[in-house]
Order: sequence, then structure tokens, then C-alpha cells
Amino acid sequence: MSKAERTRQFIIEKTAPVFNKKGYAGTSLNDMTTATGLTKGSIYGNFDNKDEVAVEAFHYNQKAISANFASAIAEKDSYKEKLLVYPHLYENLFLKVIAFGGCPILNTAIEADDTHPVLKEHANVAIEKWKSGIVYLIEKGIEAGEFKAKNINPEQTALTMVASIEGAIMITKLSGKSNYFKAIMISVKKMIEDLA
Amino acid sequence: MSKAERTRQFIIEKTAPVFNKKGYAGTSLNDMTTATGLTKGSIYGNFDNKDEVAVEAFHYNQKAISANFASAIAEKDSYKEKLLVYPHLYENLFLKVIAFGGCPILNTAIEADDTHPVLKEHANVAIEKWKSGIVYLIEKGIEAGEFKAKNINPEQTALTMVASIEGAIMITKLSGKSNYFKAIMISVKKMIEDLA
Amino acid sequence: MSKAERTRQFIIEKTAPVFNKKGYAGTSLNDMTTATGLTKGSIYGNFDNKDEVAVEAFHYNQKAISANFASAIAEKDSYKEKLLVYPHLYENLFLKVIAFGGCPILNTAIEADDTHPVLKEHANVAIEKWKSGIVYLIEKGIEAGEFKAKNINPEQTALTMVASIEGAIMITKLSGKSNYFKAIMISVKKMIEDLA
Amino acid sequence: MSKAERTRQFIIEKTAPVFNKKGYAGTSLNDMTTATGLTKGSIYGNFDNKDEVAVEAFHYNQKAISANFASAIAEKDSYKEKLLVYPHLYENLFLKVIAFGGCPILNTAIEADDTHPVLKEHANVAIEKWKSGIVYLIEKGIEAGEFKAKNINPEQTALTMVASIEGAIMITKLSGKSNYFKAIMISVKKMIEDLA
DNA sequence: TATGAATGAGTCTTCATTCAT
DNA sequence: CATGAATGAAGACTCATTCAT
Repeated sequence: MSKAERTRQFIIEKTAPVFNKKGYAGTSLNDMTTATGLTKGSIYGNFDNKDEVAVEAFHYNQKAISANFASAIAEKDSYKEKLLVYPHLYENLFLKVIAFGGCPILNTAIEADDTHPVLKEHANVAIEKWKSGIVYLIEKGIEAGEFKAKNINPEQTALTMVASIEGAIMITKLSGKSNYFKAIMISVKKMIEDLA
Repeated sequence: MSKAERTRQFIIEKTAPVFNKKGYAGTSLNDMTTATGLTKGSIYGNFDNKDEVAVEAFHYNQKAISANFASAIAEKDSYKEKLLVYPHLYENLFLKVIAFGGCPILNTAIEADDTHPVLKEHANVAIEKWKSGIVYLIEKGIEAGEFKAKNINPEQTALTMVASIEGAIMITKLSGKSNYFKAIMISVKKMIEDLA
Repeated sequence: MSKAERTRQFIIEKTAPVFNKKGYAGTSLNDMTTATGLTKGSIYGNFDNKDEVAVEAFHYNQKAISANFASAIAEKDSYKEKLLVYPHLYENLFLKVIAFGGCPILNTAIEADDTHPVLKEHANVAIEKWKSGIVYLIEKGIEAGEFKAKNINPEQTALTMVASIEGAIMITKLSGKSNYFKAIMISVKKMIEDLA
Repeated sequence: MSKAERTRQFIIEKTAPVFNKKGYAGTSLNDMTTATGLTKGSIYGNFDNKDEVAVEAFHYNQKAISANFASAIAEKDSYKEKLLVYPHLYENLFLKVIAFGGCPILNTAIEADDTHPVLKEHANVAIEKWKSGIVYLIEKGIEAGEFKAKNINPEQTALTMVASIEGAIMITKLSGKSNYFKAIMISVKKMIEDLA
């Protein structure tokens, strides 16, 4: 990794949590220099503009969270258990996620949808990927005979899972009540168990 | 209604959609003068500061949406049908809601949670009220013998409904795919029907 | 006194202390409505502009202080005692003068000299009148044989008295040390006694 | 001296006379950009806010005047002559001082005493230092046998000198009459000569 | 005469971005 | 490659003043 590449990465890592908390518009170049200890000139030497940093920071944040799930899912043997990783792991992680500023997809989606088409599209791709991953697990579960083929709509289930989890993060961050999050995760688990 | 009261109301009505789309920080005083046709001085003659307009605009937006549901719920006879108003009516309204900038509670919650405690609290109160309304309908339905008392956790159900709907709005606004919204509403309807 | 005249007077009385403390530029129309309980329209109905109120307020403040001296001087029999009224009475009044915002002539002179020719001239006239009053007392004292004619320059003495008193007010208000004021007044008294 | 340091100094030098003439509140950022030829951004790049420039400008103005006296005093041999530097040098300088906007201590004291505690304190320190300097010269003069120890109160004399000079500047600037200044300086000289 | 409401130029300050060194 | 310094547009907010009612 070249010096330039390392500095880029350093800027992304240090600014990513700020972007997730303050949002794209709410994060200033000054916030970015404070977070990195670098100068504005240095940031502009490594990125074309604030947008570019924001996009990379979004990806960094997004991966930081999804990586946890990918590895945990890989470790499970059955598809049901793989799906259950989402509610289970979120129950363990959600305090961290909230301290981290919440879900980057949700944050970016809400801020960018009417104002920033580029960021919006990145959030869209991330959601679509997440959904597809769940659809894939459900379909594989059906193939494997774990889930009943009839009466299951994999996409509907995937979308409802994603919606519930994102909604749960919002509500819990807003209210500060952890048991709200747990209650919704129980519903998600039930939805998964009902597939069998 | 005094002139002052009318102007206040006028400012709220005209700026409310802008706040819902661009967010609190993203809406400038210039946006507000453009939306109203008034001068900065006039806005400051009727409000103490931007915060005050933002809070009123949030309430205006929130009521604009919740009013639809309140009246429709009042018209239904059974508690099941009252609960079903949410998925049914949202299916009819969601294009409007999206054009309107999305759900004000969701937008405000996401923008304000790490940056604007006052707005955050207003969003929190609104979510809590929504949840309580659903809990009330479920409990009344249990009392009335419509729903089976055992195995039902009214708060869990209410939270999951709210989370799913908010998540659905986010996902649909982001993807632009109406059928995503419908799919999640089917899950919500099923959840309600399973109460009986 | 007509209603209009009474309102004018009321505005002057209520705003005068504010002007003396905050200065001409530092006193806003809002300060003036707060001080009077009246509206801006009402103030503009009774005065052409802020300048006019400021000028009247200056006179009001100036008279409020000089009245104390005029009456006390009238009561004294000898010219020496008349002159001693200044240091004596100021020693009793200076806490009030400081709470009142300091000497209006001094305040106006300093603020207005490079920025507001009209107010400056009013302050100038007031100082000139004060000085002339002292010169008159000294000359009368010489005529009466109280003071030695030779070696006395009435104008020089008057100017030095005025300068010392104004300087004393400034220093004391700045330092908060009453004994600074008293020390300077001792010098002024000595200057008067040396006339005899 | 770094570029930043030079620009800071440049801003101070160029704005100092404006602050002395128009006062802290009366000097706008626009006045400051006009005086320096720089942009607002540049001023804020070198100072935190207007306050900081005002404080530095006060010190600059204060030193600009006191430096004249310090060097002239150092050149004199006797303490009486050292003290006489004040009335003598002021007689030569006072036209310059008046063109310069008057005495910065006096101007700042009057404007800031009821409105700006930070500037007020800076003015207070400057007055106290001036007074202490005179007290020191008188005490040294007593030690050296130049002045009669009995009947002399060094602090009272110092305060009266400072008050007379400040009062003289105010009166002269207001009236435009140079001979007023000279008359008061004669009194100050007499006060010094009477120490012997 | 007094008021409430509006105006637009002004206030101080922060913004993302650029560029010579 | 990074820095320090500058820019000018935009930010929220206050000002003295006006005028229909």
C-alpha cells in the first residue's frame, strides 16, 4: 500500500464515525481535520472533494457492520441458524451500533434521499445487497428442505426482516430503551422460525 | 386568528415540506424565504429562531400524516379493522408520503438523534404516542374478545408494526420500488390477522 | 402637558439610563421598547428617529446630575464653599453616578467624538457650561476678596477641576476602587483651598 | 516571523486606529476588511473572533502611546524631570493623540465598562500599570531626596495626574481647543513641582 | 395617536474549496 | 505530497425604519 493509499485509508477511518453521527451535510471540513489531525490541503490532496470522502466513509461504515454478520453466518451450519444470526447478533451489537451513530444505510438513506443522489444510490445498493443475501439464504433453505416451499415468499420475508431491523434501530436510538429493540428482535426470530 | 397567528401558520405550512425533505440543518433561511415569499426579518418577527420554526414544522408534518389515520380508524367498527387501517391506508398514501419527503418522525429521528436533542425529543414523543395508540387498540381488542389474550404481547406487536412501517418507508423511498412497500405491508397485515 | 408631551417625556426618562450604560450605538430600538414597554411604532410616533431620543436622553441624564450640584451650591454662602460642593457632593454621589452608568458628558464625549457630530456638540456645550459656572464662582470669589486675584487663572483652575473629576469617574468605574475616587477628590479640594 | 504572524500583525496595525476611533461595537467586520484590504475569511483565519482582534488592537494602541513616554523617561536624570515628561510630552503629542482617536485606555474604559468585561479588564490593567509607574517614580524621588517625604501621598498624586491627563484629553478632543489642554498640563506640572 | 407587522441592509461567523510554496 | 493561508459565498440573526390599519 502506497503512502497515498495509506493516507486515504487513514482519512476514511477517522472521518467515518463522524459522518455517521453528524451526517454528510453536518460534517464540516473542520470536523474532518479535527478527526484526522491533517490539514484541509492534505484532505484535498487525497480526495477530489467532500463528496468523495463521504462515499468512502459510507462504504467503510457499512462494511464495518456487515463484516460481523458475514463471518458469523459462515460459521453456522443450517440456514435457519444463518438467518437467526441477524436478530441474535444485533441483540449483542446494537449498543455498539447505537454508540457508532446508528446504521449507516439508514442514516444515509434518510439524509440523502431528497438531497444527494450519489450517496442515495450507494445506500440503495447496500440495502439491495443485504436483501439479496437474505433471499439467497431462504432459497437455499428451501432447496435444502429446511423451509417449506409453499407459502414462503423469500423477498417479502427478506424485506420485512430488513425493515424491522432498521425500524428497530431507529426506535431504540430515539427512545433509549433497549427492551424495545429486544421486543422487535423476538418478532424477527419468530418470523424466521415460522419458515420451517 | 390575528394577523401574526396567520403569518406564523403560513410560514409553518410553507416551510414544513422543505424541512421534511432537506432536513433541519439542510434547510436554510434562504430556503425559507423562497418557500414563503417573505423576508428574513418577517420570519424572525414571527419566530424566535430557526429551531422554533423547525419544531412547529415537525408537528405540522406529523399531524398532516397522523390525521389521515385517526379519522379512518374512528370509522372502523372492529379492533382488527382499526389496526388494519395502518397497512391498508399506507398502501394508498405511501406515494404521497414519499413525495412529501417521507415520514417526518423517521426523518427527524435520524437527523436529530446525535445532533439536536430538542427535535429528537419531539420525534420520540411522537413515536411513543403512535406505539401507545396501537397498544391501546390491541388491548381493547383483547377485552372485546376479538384477539386471543394468550401469546399476545401488545407492546411487542405495536413496536414491530411501527418498526416495519418505518423501515418500509425508508426502503421504498430509497429503492423507488412500490412493490417493496406492498410486500412489507402484507407481513404487517398477517401479523394483525394472527392476533385473532 | 399634552398626552404627546407626556409620552415623549416618559420615553426619555425610561431610555436615558440605558443610553448612559450601553451608549448610543449599543442601545437598540428593542432595548428602548423593553425599557418603556411601548412599541417601536409608538417611539417613532413621538420622535423622528433614534438620534432624537438619544439627544433628549443625554440632556435628561446631564440635568439629573447637574441639578444636585446647582441646588447644593445655591445653599452655600461663601464662594469657596460653593466650589467645594463639587468634590464634597461627588464623594457622596459617586456610587450612584457609577450605578447610573457614569458621567453622561464623559460617556457621550468618548463615544460620539469621532462618530456622531450632533451628540458630540451637545456634550461640548455641557462641558463648556460646567466650566463657565466654575469660572464664574472663582471670579466672584476674587471680586468678593475671598480668593487672591494674583496667580489665579480661573479658567485653568476650572478646566483642571473638571478634568480631574471626569478622570476620577473613569478610573473609579474601571477599577471599582472607591478610595481612588476619594484620593483624587482630596487633590481637588486642596486646589480650591489654595485659591484663598 | 511566520506568514500567519505577519498577517496577524498587519491586521492589528491596520484595524487598531479604526477601533480607537469607532469603538469596539462601532467597528464592523466590513470596516476591518476595508482597513486591511483582506477578506472576512482571512481575518477569521487569523483570529478566533472580533473580540480577539479588538483586544490585540487595544494593546497595540496602548503600547503605541506608552512607548513614547517610556523612552523619554529613561533619558531624564532626575525623578522630577522624569515625572515632567508626562505633561511635557503630552503637550507635544496631544494633536497626534487626538488625530489617533484619543487615549485608547479612556476610550476602551468608557465603552466597555458596562458592556464588555474582557476589554474592561484590559483597560483596567493598563491604568493600574500607568499609576504604578508614577508611584514608583515619586517613591524613588523621595528616596533620592528630591521630594519631601512628608505631606506627599504618592498614590494620590499619581491618580490625580492620570485623572487630569485623561480628563484633559477628553475635554480637548471634545472642544477642539488646544489651549484647554495646555492649561490643564500647567496644573499637572505645578503638582509635580510642588513635590520638591 | 398607537400598534403590529414587515422590510432589507446590516451584523458576526462558518463553509467548501484553491493554490503558491 | 503536504501545508498554511486565503477566498467569497453562504450561514443564522439583528438592525433602524416604515406604514397600513
